[in-house]
Amino acid sequence: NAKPIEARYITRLILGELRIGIGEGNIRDAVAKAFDVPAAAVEHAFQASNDLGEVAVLAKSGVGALETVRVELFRPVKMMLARQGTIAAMLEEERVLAAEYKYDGTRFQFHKKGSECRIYSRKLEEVTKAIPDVANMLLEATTHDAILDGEVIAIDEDTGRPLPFQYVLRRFRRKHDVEGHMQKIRLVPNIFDIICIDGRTLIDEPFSERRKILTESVSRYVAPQIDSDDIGTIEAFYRSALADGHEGIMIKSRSAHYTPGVRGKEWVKIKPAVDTMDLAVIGAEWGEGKRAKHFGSFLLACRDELGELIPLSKVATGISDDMLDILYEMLKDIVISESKNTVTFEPDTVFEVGYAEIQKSPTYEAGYALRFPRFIRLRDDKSVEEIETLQSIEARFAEQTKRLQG
DNA sequence: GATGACTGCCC
DNA sequence: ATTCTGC
DNA sequence: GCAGAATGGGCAGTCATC
Repeated sequence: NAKPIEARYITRLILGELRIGIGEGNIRDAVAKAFDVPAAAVEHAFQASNDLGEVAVLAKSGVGALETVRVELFRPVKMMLARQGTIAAMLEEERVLAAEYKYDGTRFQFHKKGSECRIYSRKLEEVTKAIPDVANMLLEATTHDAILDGEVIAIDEDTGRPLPFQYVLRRFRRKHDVEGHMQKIRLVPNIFDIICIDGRTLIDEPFSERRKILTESVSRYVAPQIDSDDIGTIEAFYRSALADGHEGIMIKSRSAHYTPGVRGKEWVKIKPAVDTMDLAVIGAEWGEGKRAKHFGSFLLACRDELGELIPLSKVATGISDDMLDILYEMLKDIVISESKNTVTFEPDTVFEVGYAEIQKSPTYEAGYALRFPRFIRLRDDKSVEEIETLQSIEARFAEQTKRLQG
């Protein structure tokens, strides 16, 4: 009996995507207003407890109650996040910076109390059983009760160098045959922060202080770090990170508190500029939401020795609304075939596409796929005869492997 | 029991 | 993850 | 500057179906 607009929200309610503009931020502000306490106090209590319901109850008793909230073991807090940025801009903000490797693995939060421990993923799911080897390594790394923050990577047994991210994925959330994969893929934790030690909450300590506590209380797997006020030194550190097969570096404010769930300017990631290649647009999928009535993503192909077009990746991000419109008008008339969600085009269009890395792909015919593909621009000046070839992609992959594997 | 579509989560 | 957009 | 909304590859897990 529901009217269309009602049906819409009933459906969203069931799907868990209400999208009515009331997210955590608004609830937090509402709690602050309802009980006449500062929003910052509510925010801080929420960051430490990760429980808005509990925060609301405490807020009712006033600011004093909110200030009693502590980070607790086995109640994970959200991870502090980083933004993209530059070393130069960061150095204008702060004279001395901390720099660490940026590991291409999976973030974790380790909680330990005595001989009991748990490991949580970025979404705060417990993954202890999937990576018991890592749990043991971390247990042995400190005698303290603590909450540690870090990144697990897979490493090559022989060379000790990092393996591609895909290897970590094969282990991180595994439930079956954990033992078997433990032998095949060696994981190593890298710890770069400490959130709690022996009952003491550290989120309001400056990073320099947390780092000091970390190095004093954890004996193994602590991520290397340098402090520097010199751009040349930090750039050299960045080059050494890449030379060692890492993704780049993180640069961090030494005075910053640990702010759970916040993607602030205190942590900045530095990665290589994107590479680019020209590929043919051979198909698309219909979009959803604000991309309804448009193509939402585009299937891309390279050429093989015979000139055949071989699917390699899709691309969807990096396209402005205007360009999305232009592309629709351009491509809608050269649709060759159409099935449920997809269309194929006469291959006549070339995109320049940016990417972070070439990956081995089990899904694409090319045997490779692009990691983090993004639309750069339409190459109306190029024909499909001039696009990237499978051979040149293999060459790029070999070059990349040489760089990563030394 | 094998295969494939789909989901959720890692980046 | 990246990117764009409206506020 | 921020939050929200589009979307990428790829992995394990789940469930329906052959």
